[in-house]
Amino acid sequence: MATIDDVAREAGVAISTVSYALSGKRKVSADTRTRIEAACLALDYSPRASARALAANRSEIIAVTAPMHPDTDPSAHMSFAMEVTLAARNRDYDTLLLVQDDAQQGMRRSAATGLADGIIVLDVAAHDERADLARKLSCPVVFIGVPEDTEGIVCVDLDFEAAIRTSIDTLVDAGHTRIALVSQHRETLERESNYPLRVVHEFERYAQARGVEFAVAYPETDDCDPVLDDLYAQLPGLTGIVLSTANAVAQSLLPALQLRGVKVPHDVSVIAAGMTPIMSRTPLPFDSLPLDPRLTCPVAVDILVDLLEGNAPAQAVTLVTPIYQSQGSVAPASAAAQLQAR
Amino acid sequence: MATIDDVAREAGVAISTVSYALSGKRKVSADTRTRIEAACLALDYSPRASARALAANRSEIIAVTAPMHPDTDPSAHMSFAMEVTLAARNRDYDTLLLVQDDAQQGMRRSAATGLADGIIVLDVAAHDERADLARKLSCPVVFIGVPEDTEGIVCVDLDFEAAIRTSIDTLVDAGHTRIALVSQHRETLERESNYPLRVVHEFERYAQARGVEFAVAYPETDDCDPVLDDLYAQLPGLTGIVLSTANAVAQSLLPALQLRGVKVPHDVSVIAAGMTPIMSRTPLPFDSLPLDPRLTCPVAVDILVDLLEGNAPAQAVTLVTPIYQSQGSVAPASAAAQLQAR
DNA sequence: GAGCGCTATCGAAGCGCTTCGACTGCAGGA
DNA sequence: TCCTGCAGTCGAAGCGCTTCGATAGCGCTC
Repeated sequence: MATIDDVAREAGVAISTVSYALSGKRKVSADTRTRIEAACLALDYSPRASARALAANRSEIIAVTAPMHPDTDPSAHMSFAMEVTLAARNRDYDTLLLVQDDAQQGMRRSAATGLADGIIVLDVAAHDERADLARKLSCPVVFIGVPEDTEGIVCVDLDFEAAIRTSIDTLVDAGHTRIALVSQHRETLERESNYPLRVVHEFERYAQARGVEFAVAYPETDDCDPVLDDLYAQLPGLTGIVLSTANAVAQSLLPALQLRGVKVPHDVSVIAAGMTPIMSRTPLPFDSLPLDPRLTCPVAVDILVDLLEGNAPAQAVTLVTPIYQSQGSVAPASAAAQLQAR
Repeated sequence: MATIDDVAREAGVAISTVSYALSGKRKVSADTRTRIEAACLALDYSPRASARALAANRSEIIAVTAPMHPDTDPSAHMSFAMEVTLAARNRDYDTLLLVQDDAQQGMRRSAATGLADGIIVLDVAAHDERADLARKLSCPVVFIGVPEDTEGIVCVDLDFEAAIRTSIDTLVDAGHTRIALVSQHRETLERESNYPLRVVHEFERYAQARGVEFAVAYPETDDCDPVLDDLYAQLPGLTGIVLSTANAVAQSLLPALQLRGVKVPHDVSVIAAGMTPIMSRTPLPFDSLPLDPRLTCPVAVDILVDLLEGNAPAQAVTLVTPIYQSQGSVAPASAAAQLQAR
């Protein structure tokens, strides 16, 4: 357990010089730096986190609140926590995991005791209590997900509306003129962060703008079968499906289509927009614009770290543009289908 | 940001008195304590974690190394990390998440800088590099899982052998005399912590000891179908199956049995021994003796905290007895089946 | 009533770092 | 030659807590 004193003595310099050499906050001559580095190596020195934190008034730790609800998908949850941790390490921060039922208490505690310099909030709901708390807290907080009221809050999310537009564009450009959306469950529309609602609105608006016929279905269960009944009734001859729904629902789409003898992409083209892939399963065999934690988490961490370093965030809500992942589930509208559509 | 000085002034006592009142390490008169508590409340005081850590030389943080391999099940992973975190909070510790590829570096760093007081190691492999590292590290390390060489290492795991014995006992007591084990994939036997091998050995030993006929199958793929072919060939008329295999394999058992017209529990009784339930799926419909993180994690954390508080651990390897969860997949051996077994 | 042992409290010395202002040489300009 | 400025270094004052030893005040005993 060498201390900075030991290093200073070994290198024959003052403590402060060692500190400056290591932090780079003041210039140190090349010669001195070399001696200090050698001393550090010789003594196997590593600065005590607590001493550093006390003196500098920053812990270099980011807290991550990831409370589990009954309907949280643990695997998606884990990937978000992981990606935040990875991104944080890239910026020389560690991450503290707050998973308690009482996430609020964890946030308060880490802020009040200075345990963490900043907080990342995962799994944001529309009316998230943590939003109110964040406004009161003295330390910077960044949300991954957008609550209803974004006043005084910094958040990052996928640009779901862009995902919807790109999906429609892709289908329309492939010649599809009758396009359906499989939405989230109705109850999810209310409880979750407000994106599912925005998705539906944008779908309706943009489908209209592009001049295609459209329909929207709200699954009641995890089974796609009644959903397809509904959609085919609303929009006979549909050839394009946009999925923006629960993974379980999406999972059941292929079997339900098979039942009807409908083939992807031959008879219908499918795109999943703004869905989070489940790592433990074989990925959905559809083109997608996924809500990928690898997209949003690093952005959120960067914003948080910038805040910690005193830079004001560019904007309150940062939307990350989704990336199109091709899986061959989109094909040009067949003449037959187009015929049928008349 | 009130400090202990503020509290001392407000309460009209010395700083040290405040400290003792809050920590309880020395006696403080009831009257004084009341005044101090009032002052804390009035000033909304919470001690700075860094100052406390520096002075007391403990951070009250436990690091959790949970590196992801390609074949790690993220949801199981998450539940372990969560349970560790929950258990840690019960003991007034927070948890730092180490998920990097280079888990070793994370362990070194948190030990060397005093970031963490102790380390919990998850997802332990048979020849885990982290075992060697743990022996060198100055801070206590507890493994959840048992590596090949347990010399100088403290670990906690499910008592897989007990799970196997209980499974066999349960089946035998229900009258079954021909019992099969579906093991892990052969390759897993080598790579994973050594429990899958121990499971097979104990199965063979104890089945023999209980005087029943038995067979063991090693799946090649995630499909149970060839496994059943193999087992029925080895052991015609089998009426009991013990599962101690990958979740995907277990998932495929029911369909494979259905193909053969075999019903559970009517024709065959099934017990899953030492498997971790996947939270995101509908649980396996079998009686089980699960490797439940809620069992092992709190034990591991308790041992670690005891170590931190200077108590030597009772033993190097602590095995937690699994708890039998009934799902109605075990029934008395039917006369028909017994007949067939002759 | 002097001496004793207790109890409750105080004061001060760290813990190991960061950071500010001050200082020392030395080069270059006047 | 003197002064200025700058690069590089040093010393010391914290950061906010814990903890050790010392002390004051008290009721006892002999």
